[in-house]
Amino acid sequence: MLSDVMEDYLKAIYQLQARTGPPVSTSAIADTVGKTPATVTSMLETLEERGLVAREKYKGAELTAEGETVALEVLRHHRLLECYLAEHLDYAWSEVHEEADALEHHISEEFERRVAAALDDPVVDPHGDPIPSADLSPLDEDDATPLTAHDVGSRVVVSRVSDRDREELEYLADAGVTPGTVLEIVDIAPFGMVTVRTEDEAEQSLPESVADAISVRPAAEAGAAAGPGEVTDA
Amino acid sequence: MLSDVMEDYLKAIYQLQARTGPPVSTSAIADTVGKTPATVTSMLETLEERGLVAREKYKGAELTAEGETVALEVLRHHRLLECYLAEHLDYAWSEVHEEADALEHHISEEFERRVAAALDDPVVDPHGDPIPSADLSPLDEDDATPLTAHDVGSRVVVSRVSDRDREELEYLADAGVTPGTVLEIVDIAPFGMVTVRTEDEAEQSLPESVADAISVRPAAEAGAAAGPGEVTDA
DNA sequence: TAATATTTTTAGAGTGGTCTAAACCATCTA
DNA sequence: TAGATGGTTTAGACCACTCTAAAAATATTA
Repeated sequence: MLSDVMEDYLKAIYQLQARTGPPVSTSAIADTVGKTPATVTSMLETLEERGLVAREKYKGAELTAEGETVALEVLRHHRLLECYLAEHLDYAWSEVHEEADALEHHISEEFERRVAAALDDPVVDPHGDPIPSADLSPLDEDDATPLTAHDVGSRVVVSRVSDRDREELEYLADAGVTPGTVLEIVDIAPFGMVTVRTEDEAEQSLPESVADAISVRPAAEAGAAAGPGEVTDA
Repeated sequence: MLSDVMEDYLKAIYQLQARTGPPVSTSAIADTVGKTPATVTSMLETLEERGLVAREKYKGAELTAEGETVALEVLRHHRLLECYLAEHLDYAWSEVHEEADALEHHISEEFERRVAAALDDPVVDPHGDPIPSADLSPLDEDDATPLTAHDVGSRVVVSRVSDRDREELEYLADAGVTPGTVLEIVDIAPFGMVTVRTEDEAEQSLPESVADAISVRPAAEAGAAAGPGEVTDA
């Protein structure tokens, strides 16, 4: 049996790996899970013994196939819970993350099935993140890029908004920036301050840290309204 | 912060206390939480240091007011979850207990509020057990008595069915014995085997262990159909 | 009431997860 | 290429929770 602590480490490694590719550094994991690097090193040893992680000393760690499956399961739980809370318990988009974090390790397979059924097997959560399928097959690559990587004048549609920070999320919810929103980049000022125009012509200036939480893809010419990962081409 | 392990001990003590009154023996707690008596002794020490339990060596333990409040909170979570699972996620009456046990320690105050609201602030769970109110004021005494304490020929209505054992629960659900069911005791055989007649004239023979899980109160003469704890008198 | 049986506690050890401080390795820069 | 710097691991300790085995207290019964 895997402890919820271990599940948290695996989830963290998965997400870091998804952003920057393997291997992931000890200190990056430490930051993500909120532990000291020394603690992470010792946990990586036990994860390695259990065959969930492969690692090379002083270099970094990487999930094994088995470790990835566990991470996907946790992620599926997390994102289904986020959906459920938003849809059926009236949570705001920006509130679901913490609750899902607490619950994700403690739901049964049965609960997972019933929640998925109640939601009609959703494929993305309220932040735009993809939900792993019930068979836990690997998620495919993400074609979205950080908002900050785009140029002034480009029109983009929001794919995902990172659920890492609660305040950022509320800020963006207020600003009307949610997955699916079309944005035009109006200005990029020093220190990364980004100004965008939303669909209703309102302009928002976002500090770099916040802008970085937004992943986008180019807006299709003829307003294609497909969900993330399902762009209608042809 | 209280660990979920501690919460389990407090819940166990509360429930034992409710059945037999304080003080509660070390071994009774050990049986309930599934640990050795030695382990319970040491946990009782730490619970005492934290002011949640009062105890006298070799005699037994008792919850303090603060300990009782914690237990009531856990119980409220548990029973609200049972209701929610049955009502909104289509769980069978006999399935909700284990899932609620896993989740009860991990839901936020916010979640508790929203679930209670979605259910319209229920006062009993699917097993007929009372749900502590949001202010966690003590539950009042329970006037129900074990089915096995009644005589042949008496007509009784089921108040509660203990949720301790999954198999018993399924057995009873099949037999149509749920809170609110009116039963007539047809026979009590050796070894405590009890035969009852349900409303639809079907007869069921229940082994003592199962019959013991059923709490009842006398059936009112003129078929009063009030919920448990709310008998309409006058 | 004395011997016996049962329950409870103590003693001591082990596991999992965490920390700090110190040693270690790798990489960057002069 | 030799330090200096910064991330990583080791060493050692600690806390929470658990166990088994043995000692102590209480309850039962002759």
